[in-house]
Formats: sequence, structure tokens, C-alpha cells
Amino acid sequence: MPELPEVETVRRGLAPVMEGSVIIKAEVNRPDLRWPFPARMAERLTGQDVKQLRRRSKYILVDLGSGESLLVHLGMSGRMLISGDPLGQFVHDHPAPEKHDHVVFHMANGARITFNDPRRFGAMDLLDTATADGHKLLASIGPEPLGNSFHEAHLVSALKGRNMPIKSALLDQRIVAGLGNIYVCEALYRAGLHPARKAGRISEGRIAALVPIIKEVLAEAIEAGGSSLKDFRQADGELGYFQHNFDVYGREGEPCNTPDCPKVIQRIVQSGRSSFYCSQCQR
DNA sequence: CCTGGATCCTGACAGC
DNA sequence: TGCTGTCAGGATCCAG
Repeated sequence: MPELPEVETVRRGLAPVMEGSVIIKAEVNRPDLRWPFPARMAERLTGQDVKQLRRRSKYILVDLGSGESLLVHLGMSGRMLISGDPLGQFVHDHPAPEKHDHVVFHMANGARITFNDPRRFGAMDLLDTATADGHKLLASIGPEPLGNSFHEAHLVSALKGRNMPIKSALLDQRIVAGLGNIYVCEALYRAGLHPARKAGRISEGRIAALVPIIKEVLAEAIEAGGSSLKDFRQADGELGYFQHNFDVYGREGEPCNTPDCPKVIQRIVQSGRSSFYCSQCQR
């Protein structure tokens, strides 16, 4: 599931159990995820105190006392599970190792953080904290959608002359960071834009209008994630998957949510991925 | 440079 | 029950 809001929710859930504690042991149960783990990863993590958890796009950065940062990407199916319950927040424990528990961080405060990823599209790497932005996975990523550098002029110029569908353009992490299939579909619905519209042929005004809509869609989802974090006190230690109501994503054949719209949500495939939209509300 | 398709991997689910 | 086909929240690589 993880798009920017889910990754941010995971970061917020992990921060209180990791920041200020020490990784006393890092269990690395396989040599790779999408790519090989960095050399001596377990040794470079062991004994390090965790200073801060940050997020850039869909990546989590764990700043360590050594001056290195652990970069984590959840891919399509990556999850973080907290057990050991150092803060008394989680009722259930992660009882026993499960299939696809690839990396486990044992913290000095008693917490265990398990990275589980069936499809292994996730990734981990170690990099120098000071030059993190230059890492190959981060270097060409576009502005943070919730930051000040994602503004109307940026999006207008980034899409000018582009022949690709607006859907594909918004998924391009170099244009704007952190959006994925769900929130692009949702933002286009709110903007009334058909996903197949050529990006470069949409008026500047309508492109500009997308910017606050994208910010709003993501902010609402982060808010929902925050609520789900509170709910985890009664649920379990799993972070990264939470209930959220979508207007179009996954709603093929269901009625459009726009008042008085008689249509049902359509699904089309664009560059191999499903797009959901309303044929009346989005043009 | 721009664009779209194939690709990595496992699991869930529908239909027969 | 078990088989087959489809689909899945990502992002890179490669061909045209």
C-alpha cells in the first residue's frame, strides 16, 4: 500500500520506539530485497543509537550515531511490525517469526521492529547522513508535495509540453515525490480531470488547481493515518496499512460520490496500472 | 529527452 | 480441492 501518507504514518509510529534508543542487534535474514543489502549491514547497524527518523518521498531515513543513515523503502508490500511494547501502546505482540520477516531490529528499550515484505520490492541501504540527498535513489526525486517548493509554477512548468497522460505524469517521482496510484486517482477526481488527458494540453489554470488539491488529499490521508495510529493502541503493532475512504480508487462499478451524478466509476489501464475515474465528473 | 512496456516477486481471489 | 488466470499500494531498465 505504501504511498507518501502511509510511509509518513509508519515513520510516526516508529519514531517513539526507535528515536533515543540503541539497536542492540540487527537480524538480517536474507542477502537482499530488491537489491543486495549494503556490505556488513548488520554490523554497521549494531550498537548504533537512533537519533532521528526522517522521510523523503516514500523513503524513511533512520539517522544513526555513526553518521550513517539507514534508508528504507517499503515497496509494494513492505510492512513494519512493532513488538516488545516499550510504550504500552500495542495490545498484541508479533508472536513468532513469520514468513517474509526479512530484517528485525532489536532495540535496547525492549522493542523489536520487524520488516516484513512478501514481494520484496522494498529496499534498504546505508548512506552518509550528511550527503543523503545525493544518494542515487534520492538525487533525482522531485519536490515534496507538502513542502513549499511544490507550488503552482513548478507543476505548470514541469508538465509544459508533456505528451504523456496526466495520470502518468503525476506518478513520475521526478515531477512530484510521493504520489502513487491511489492518491493520483483521488486527486484527479477532485480536480475534475480525466486521467488520460495529455498533461501538456491542460490549461495552466487547471494544472495550478491541482497543487492545492494534491496537498489536501495527502494531508487528509496523513490525518487518517494518525487516527489509525491511535487505534493501534487497541489493535496490533502493525504499521502502514490503515482504513481510508476513497472516492474512486478500487470502486469500479460503484456509484460516483458526486451529488446528483448518475454515473458509476470506470476503470481503465494506463501503462499497466489501473486508473479509476468518473466519466462525467472528470474531463 | 520522451514515452510506454516488460520486469522483479509473492499472495489473494475469482472462476471452473 | 486444486488448477488457472488476473490483479496488487513501486520504480527501474530498456527499446523505439
